Amino acid sequence: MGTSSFDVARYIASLPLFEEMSPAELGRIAQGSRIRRHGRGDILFRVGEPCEEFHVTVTGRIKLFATSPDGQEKVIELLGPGCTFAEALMFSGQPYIVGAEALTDTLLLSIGKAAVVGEIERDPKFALRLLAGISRRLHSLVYDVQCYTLHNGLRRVVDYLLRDSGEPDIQPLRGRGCSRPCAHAGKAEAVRVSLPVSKATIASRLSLTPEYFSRMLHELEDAGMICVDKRDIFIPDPQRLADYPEG
Amino acid sequence: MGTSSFDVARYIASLPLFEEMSPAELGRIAQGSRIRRHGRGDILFRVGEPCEEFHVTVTGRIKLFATSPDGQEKVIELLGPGCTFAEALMFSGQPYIVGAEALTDTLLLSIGKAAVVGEIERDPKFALRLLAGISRRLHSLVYDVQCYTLHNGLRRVVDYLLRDSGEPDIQPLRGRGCSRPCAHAGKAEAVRVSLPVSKATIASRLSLTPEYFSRMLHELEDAGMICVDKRDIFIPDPQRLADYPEG
DNA sequence: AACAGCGCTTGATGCACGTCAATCCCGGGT
DNA sequence: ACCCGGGATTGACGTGCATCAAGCGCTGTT
Repeated sequence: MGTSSFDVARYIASLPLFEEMSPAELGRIAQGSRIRRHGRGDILFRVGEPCEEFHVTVTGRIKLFATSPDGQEKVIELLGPGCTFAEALMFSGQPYIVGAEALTDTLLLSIGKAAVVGEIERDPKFALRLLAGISRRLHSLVYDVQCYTLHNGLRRVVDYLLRDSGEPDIQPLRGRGCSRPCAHAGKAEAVRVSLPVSKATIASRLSLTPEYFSRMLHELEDAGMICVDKRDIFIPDPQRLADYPEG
Repeated sequence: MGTSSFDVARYIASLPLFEEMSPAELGRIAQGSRIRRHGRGDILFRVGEPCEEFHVTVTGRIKLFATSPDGQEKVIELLGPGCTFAEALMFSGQPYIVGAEALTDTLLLSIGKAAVVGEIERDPKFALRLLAGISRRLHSLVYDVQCYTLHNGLRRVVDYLLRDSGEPDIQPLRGRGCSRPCAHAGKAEAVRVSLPVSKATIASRLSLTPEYFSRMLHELEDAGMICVDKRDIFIPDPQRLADYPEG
């Protein structure tokens, strides 16, 4: 649909997924995409709806969430600028299995299945990049399962502060082979991280209640491991935090 | 390495992933693969080892597991005959993030990365089938996360009996669009399922202790929802079980 | 037949975490 | 300045599940 106010081809050229693509290829992808604006609280899609495209968060924050039969909600993933999602859904041909909601005002780019499939047939390297991207996604989910099942609440909070802090899932991974684990651990220098969304949302992402999350932050603060000021958290010694409560 | 006792090309032709492939293509894949025999308890690979191939369980049962720093273990996935695994690892170029152990004597086929990448460049349809396969994997992981985080232990057991029962992850999915959910739910007829591995292993897969898993089975039996005889479980009314404890 | 060993069960007890409810804090609209 | 509402904190209490420790019943071994 090529939109007027936003140069899609130029934007996607900056994403790792589309790197090395020729202007002609980028143009075809842009043709098969559409861009939309959403306000905070808007539902981008619901579970059960068919999925014929995947999405890129251009600006804003988005949460993917599941809802249990009795109505309670669990955040599966938090997404920030540059993040892509639902690629996997598109390829498996199933309807959405999670819902998506804009946590802030959001600019969303959606790329149609036909354009992607067409490009795969033209360029095997593109297929490999897609495979690599989805594979990383799968890894981080495996990592999440490990955290949920064999770390307790306090450790999950510590891990979050050390790994997922700053921008959520910021897409341009700095180095392959080190997909996610421990952006800050091992560093001797102090860091300041800023929670990208409300504490209740992060608590849900970590499978904790807001109350318990609050208590864990407080415990870390009492122990002198962190300083909390609203959404800003100061970590004087990441290594010591990583070793808590042993160190 | 084409082995004498086993016709690799013929075997993989029966897997959905390689369907519609020409004999020449199958031959090239078979060239790039190797087959091994493992005894019960053998470690197939450990976390941290580099991954240059993906695997197919020809016969036997395998578990993928994570180990926490303090030594306790959690089963991530159970695999039976026909299941493929570690495709994603191979593509993301990272070392193994889980370990694998044979739960029974096992015949394992491992297909090298080079052969797969070569075939992707030749046949875009193959790339699409790979993408679809990995995507289904990702979905079932999302499903797992949902179970762990918003169902309690009893419900996870019920879900397992209704969905994952019988062969674990039996690969030839009968119909797309219905990847996993509820193989038996909705059926009026009684079913008999047989646990593919020890109860302790299944308990770990469900993130429960063997003790608690045992108690949950006992509770379901007391309620008349199931009959347990060693590893055989009889479910007179799957629908009623699905609604437990409301029905 | 006796024994060993493993998979599984059963009971008693404890803790991590959730629930419920009250308060507090802070930014925004009129 | 006022009130308002949503996010966050705090405390008292309850519970789902783990832990620890015996026991039990197989199957295989000598």
